[in-house]
Amino acid sequence: MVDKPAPDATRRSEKSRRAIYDAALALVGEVGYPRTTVEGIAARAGVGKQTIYRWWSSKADVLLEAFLDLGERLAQAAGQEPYAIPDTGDLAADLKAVLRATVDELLDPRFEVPSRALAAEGLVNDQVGREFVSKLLEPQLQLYVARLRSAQDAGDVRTDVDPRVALELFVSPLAQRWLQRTGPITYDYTDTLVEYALHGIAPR
Amino acid sequence: MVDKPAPDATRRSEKSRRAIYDAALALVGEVGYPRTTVEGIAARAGVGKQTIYRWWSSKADVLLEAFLDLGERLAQAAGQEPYAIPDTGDLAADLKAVLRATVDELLDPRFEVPSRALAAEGLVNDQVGREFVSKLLEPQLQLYVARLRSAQDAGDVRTDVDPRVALELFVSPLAQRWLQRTGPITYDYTDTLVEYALHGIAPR
Amino acid sequence: MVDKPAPDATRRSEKSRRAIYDAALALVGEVGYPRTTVEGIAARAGVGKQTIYRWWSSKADVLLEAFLDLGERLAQAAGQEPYAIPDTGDLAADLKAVLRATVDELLDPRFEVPSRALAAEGLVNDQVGREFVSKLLEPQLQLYVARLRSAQDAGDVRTDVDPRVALELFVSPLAQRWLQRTGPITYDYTDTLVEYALHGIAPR
Amino acid sequence: MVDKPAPDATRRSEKSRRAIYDAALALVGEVGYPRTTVEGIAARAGVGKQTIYRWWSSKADVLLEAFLDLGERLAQAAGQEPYAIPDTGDLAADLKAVLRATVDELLDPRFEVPSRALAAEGLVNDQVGREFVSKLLEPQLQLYVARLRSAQDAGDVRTDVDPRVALELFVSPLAQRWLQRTGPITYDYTDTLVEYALHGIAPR
DNA sequence: CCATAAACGAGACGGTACGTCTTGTCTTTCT
DNA sequence: AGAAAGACAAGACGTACCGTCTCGTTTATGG
Repeated sequence: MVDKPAPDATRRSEKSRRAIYDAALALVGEVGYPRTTVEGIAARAGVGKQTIYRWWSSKADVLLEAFLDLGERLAQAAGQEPYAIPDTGDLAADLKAVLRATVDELLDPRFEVPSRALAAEGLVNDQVGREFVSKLLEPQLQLYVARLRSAQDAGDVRTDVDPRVALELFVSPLAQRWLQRTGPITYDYTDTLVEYALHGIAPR
Repeated sequence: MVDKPAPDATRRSEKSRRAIYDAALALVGEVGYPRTTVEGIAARAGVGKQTIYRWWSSKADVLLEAFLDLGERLAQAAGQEPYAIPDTGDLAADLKAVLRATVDELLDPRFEVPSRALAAEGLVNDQVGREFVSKLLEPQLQLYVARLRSAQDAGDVRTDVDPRVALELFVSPLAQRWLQRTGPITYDYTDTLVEYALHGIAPR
Repeated sequence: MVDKPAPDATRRSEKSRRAIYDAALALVGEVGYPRTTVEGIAARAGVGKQTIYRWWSSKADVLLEAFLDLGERLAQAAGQEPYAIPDTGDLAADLKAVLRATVDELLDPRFEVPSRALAAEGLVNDQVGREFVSKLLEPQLQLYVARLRSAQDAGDVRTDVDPRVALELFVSPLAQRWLQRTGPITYDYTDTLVEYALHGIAPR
Repeated sequence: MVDKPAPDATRRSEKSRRAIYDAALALVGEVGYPRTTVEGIAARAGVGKQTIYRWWSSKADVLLEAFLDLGERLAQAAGQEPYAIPDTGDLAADLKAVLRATVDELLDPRFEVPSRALAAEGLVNDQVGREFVSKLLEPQLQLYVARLRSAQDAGDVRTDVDPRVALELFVSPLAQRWLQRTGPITYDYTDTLVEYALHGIAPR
């Protein structure tokens, strides 16, 4: 049993890559993830199927890269620091602002279908899941970690608090509502989350 | 175009239904959700494919019912109120106990594969998602709502707090870690979540 | 390693079989054998590919049966004994008549393309070759054997002659010219063959 | 629409040509004609695919030339006039000897697979067929024509006989048995053919 | 003696077809 | 009438080759 030799990445067609990304995102948006097929992506991109299988292992893999690429392009287009969390000194205000922006993004249909599709695939497909988390999710969460550390330095957050856990108090509820549609997603909701998380729900 | 007459449910074979549930759960456990096929379920259950399509609309639908049924059977076997939340008067202790039990369940491989599969399907398939949430998830969350209301009556939780939102502070982080594998799931972790949620992370 | 169970021939769709035969013969006639594909036959016949692979092992196999079926249908349509060799008592005249009819058939484009295709496939594919010879070719040659035996009884052919070999003297040259295009095929030519074969080419 | 400039044959790599011939013949012998691919030939010969397409139009074309070349090399190795027909004055003996040699060749596995493959391709592919006949078959048949002419001069064959037709009486039956496997190929058989052909089958 | 142009190896590309697999429907036969 | 069985139309899967098209790299004169 021999592995076939890895393809020569230096000779890869950039045009095809682009066309495949575009086709994949377009199809997922139009017909949904399950009805998006490798064959369909190839046809739409004007590309042979083998060109897809040469560089990606599955439909999910294509979509993951396409989505990462989309993120990068939008980031580049939008300016330099697209996902940084502001640090005005007012922790509650900063978190509310960022979560409101996240709400906007989650409700943007351009993102919704492909990212929900990827998240779903990631639940069931370990490899996709790991990559989704490590390339997309965790880097964003680390921004919250940084902001919370700064807040600890400023005395706004107890120093015995683990920022990696603390951030989940406001991020995970939003994530779950979005993923599993367990409730509406609004500015009010995220503002409330921040308040509850920062001050707790017990009387003081 | 006429709808075909609905099948007569009174003549339905209970034996087939059972066999289909069992086969579906067994297959999902053995080969995973994507490689579980309607054909495979029918063959394993010793049932014609049409018998499946007559009563269910899809593989996901079969699995959803099979899973609900499993839950009911286990509930019946275990006693009357398996998922009630204790009310000892110590809110923190009660929540920690329930969350520790939930951790055990989430890590039980008999549950893990099918429920993760259903959750994944629910992300992408609206109908399955709604049913998953309304039949499985929300009833459990309402137990937390009830316990938090009781805590409000006892003065352990501020009365201006919305219990339906508040419960997400400790439930959603656990859900997200489990669904998306964003971090380890331990008793320590859930204990910490309860503490942060109840008292907040800001210094007092 | 288990063989999959043989399909149940009693439940076979006669309509599909017909449609496949027709499509196969039509396509071979229109685009030639090499550009006739299983996919094309299925599409033209309005049939799933699996229905072809369920009952036949290859494109050649389909075409072989289609051709045999065509022969049977034409035979039935044409009357009872389509390919019998007349026995008027005049061996030379009888053979010339039959060979002239054969010339007509070989030059009929409806037969030419598929039978040449089958013959070609038979050269390279043992199974097809055996079946082509045993089901199509040899039965025809046996008619010549019978006629030559009758001629031996009548004293028109030496009794030490092997009819199975003797018939090749006039049949094989025609076959080779047709198969390999080594020369023109005309009534004159076949008449000449019969004369040479019957009387030899040495002076008497 | 411009034709691309014909490649410069003077700069052609003789080493590649040889390697391609060898690879083509070896592959046809090992896996059969249909499973021999241009890609396989190129890989085996250590040659780029384009080098094949630059000089030949198809797999059949490569194989035809490879086979012609093989013939030439064997001829050169074996002596000067390998395929001449002896002329001892005894026509029957001379023909029998040559046909026996042909039987040997036809049964030699080194020749069998590629020549059968070429013959098959020639049935279906006009261009290959013409070249196969004109370059390989007809030159051999002309040797028989010459020998029969000489026999006519000697009075051993009637002068009204067309040698080009007459030779088919013993050559074509052998050809058909070999091509279509319609019967065994033996010395006895070819001897009988010569006798029947020379003297006819009718009583004298 | 190098410049340069063609043939060369390698292999990525857009395609077509393969033979397999699964879906959801339809049909037959049995109970 | 429901069920077991399984054939059917449809169409995606992932693979194999096709013939074309770059890429550098020999190679082999010819200025």
